[in-house]
Amino acid sequence: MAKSAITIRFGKTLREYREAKGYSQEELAERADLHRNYVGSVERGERNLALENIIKLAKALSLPSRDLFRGLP
Amino acid sequence: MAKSAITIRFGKTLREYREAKGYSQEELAERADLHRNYVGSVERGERNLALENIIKLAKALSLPSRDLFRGLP
DNA sequence: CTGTGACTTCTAGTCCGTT
DNA sequence: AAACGGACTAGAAGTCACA
Repeated sequence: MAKSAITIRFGKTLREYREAKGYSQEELAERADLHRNYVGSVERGERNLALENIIKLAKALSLPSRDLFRGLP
Repeated sequence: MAKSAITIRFGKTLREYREAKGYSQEELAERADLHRNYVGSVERGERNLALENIIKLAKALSLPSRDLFRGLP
């Protein structure tokens, strides 16, 4: 578990956008071609996820990836 | 070597910002507390780097991390 | 539908050296 | 100063059963 202020902040932002779009974790995971549990653990700030998956998630939410960095240094 | 359109685009942006600040790869690496060779391979688009290191690099360049996502989906 | 612990596989990331 | 190779260790990726 790689929790940190940064992964937690990122996870919260991701969750906000997902809920704003009305997706379940499962739906988002499917759209991003990632595993349901993986998306869940990202939202909980437990994963220090890498660039490609950040882009996948942004695409799945129809967002520019920059938007997921709101609130981060 | 994990080259992809995304890692290449990210690497180019990073290089542009680094050069604009007048840092060498070595200086940037030191400021970001990362290895010199690692920063080089990121700039060449060979690394699918993770969130924490994206933030470290942004901080080292005195940039908001969002700026490193210019040109990415 | 989501959270959690545990697990295996794969790669991120470090460090030596040379070009 | 930067690119590149080999070898290594830490940690990300991805999946499962069950709560």
